[in-house]
Amino acid sequence: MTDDDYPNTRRFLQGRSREALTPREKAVLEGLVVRTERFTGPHVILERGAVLQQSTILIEGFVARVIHADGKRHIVALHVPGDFVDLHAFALKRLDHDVVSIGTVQIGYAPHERIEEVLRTEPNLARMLWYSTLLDAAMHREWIMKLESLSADGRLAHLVAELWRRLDFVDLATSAGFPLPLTQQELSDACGTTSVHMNRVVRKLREAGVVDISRGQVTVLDAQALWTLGSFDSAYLYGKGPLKLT
Amino acid sequence: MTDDDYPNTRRFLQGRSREALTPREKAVLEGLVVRTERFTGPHVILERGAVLQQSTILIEGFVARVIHADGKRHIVALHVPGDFVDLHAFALKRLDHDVVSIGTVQIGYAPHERIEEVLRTEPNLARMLWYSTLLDAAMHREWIMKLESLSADGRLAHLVAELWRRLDFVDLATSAGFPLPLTQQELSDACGTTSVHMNRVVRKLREAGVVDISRGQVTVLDAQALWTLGSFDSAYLYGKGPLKLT
DNA sequence: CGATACGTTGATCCATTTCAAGATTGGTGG
DNA sequence: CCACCAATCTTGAAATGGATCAACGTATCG
Repeated sequence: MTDDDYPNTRRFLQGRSREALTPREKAVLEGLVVRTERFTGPHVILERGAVLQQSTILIEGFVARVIHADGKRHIVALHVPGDFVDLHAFALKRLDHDVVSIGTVQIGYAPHERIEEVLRTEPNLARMLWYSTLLDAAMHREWIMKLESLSADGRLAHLVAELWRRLDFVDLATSAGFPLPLTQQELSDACGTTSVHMNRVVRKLREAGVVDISRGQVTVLDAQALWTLGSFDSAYLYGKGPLKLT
Repeated sequence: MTDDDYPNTRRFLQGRSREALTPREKAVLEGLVVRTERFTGPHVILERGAVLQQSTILIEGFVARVIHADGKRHIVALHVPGDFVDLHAFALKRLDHDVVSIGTVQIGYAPHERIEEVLRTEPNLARMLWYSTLLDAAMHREWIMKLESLSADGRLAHLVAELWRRLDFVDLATSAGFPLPLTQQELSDACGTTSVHMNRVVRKLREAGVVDISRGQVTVLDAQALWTLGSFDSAYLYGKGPLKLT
């Protein structure tokens, strides 16, 4: 039984608590996904206020959670493969934000009736689903901290450091860096700056030899400097073990 | 059977989904709390990294969740009576932030073994516990939005508007305002500004006739102006019905 | 090959920080 | 009851990070 047997959910909590799942539980989890879909380019997958009958797991690519205020887009969370994007919609029913694809994505749909079933019959798995929403909240808190305390350089460094580590969990990063199809506009939406200023910050970090972000690719030039600049301590990601980074 | 029969938990999800609980479930919930405790003044109730055997519900007063970075305090969440402060510690085990009392507080402790029991035997209540952590996450997202998009005036207005509504849910606010024992330093820690600037912003909002914050009391002078300034739309609080505000 | 999105640059303006000092308040012990 | 202390609040002046406005360069793609 290898990971390939769980094509849609094999990255769920990978590097976190996935090891605590039995093969049977992994199979049940995989069985949650009844249908997958692909999107390319910026595409609103789910709209704020929508009442959902299913939740969405990200299989490939990146999606953002977006809140609109006074005509501006604000990215309040980013998701990497393996993340349940809107599991909270199961309990909250209404979405309080949009879900937007970034680049090419593949997502899977898990009908709420099946989740319901799992909650009833699979206490261990149910715990994991809850756990994954709590990890989201922990990341939210870290974003709040970073927005309250860091300048634009630090915010970008923190964002890159976080994504690097999260992608490392799911084997999508190397010690060199990782692919990231975010525009500078989107980076600025996630850091609370203007895109003009973000452009200067991106250049500054490149010229300072910290990190190079260009052509959809992040190249980490100096990991230590990146972490320092972003006040990054990965404890809040609740990962097991050190960076893998091949 | 009145609310007085649940002295420690009667405000849990009050104004949100509490009505969906049966009297029996309310009694089970109340039974989670084995011990209560009081603290006065700024006091660190729980420390980051602590491994907890119990979770904490706030019965009276205010507590803040605090993350320290480069020597500064950052408030990443505020809690009002009825909130489970660290239910996430049940699943995450380690706390990723401190929990600090503000003014005089009373808290109740719910041992994890009892929560475990509830998860096993009370599916409806279990759903509510999860739900309450999802509400926390929704508030986190709104804070991220406010920090990304609003200037200091707006951030303070948003904070006040949110607390006003949350305290209204639990019958601790009136149309005039509510008690709030936060210092300007703490207000600034929650809005990501310096205390010096917060002082000027507090005065500005008072002189503009929007809201008066002084001597531990918030007096709302112009609710509409407050909501506009803070881009406040309470949908993310998932409340039932309109403001009660007597 | 023109359209359209994305990235880059410069100049100006303003919100906020920083540093520094003083005023007010509440609480405590003599 | 007063004197004193520490925390909190207040104010001013100078420095700055980032926003804003406006233009131009450069990919990319039907």
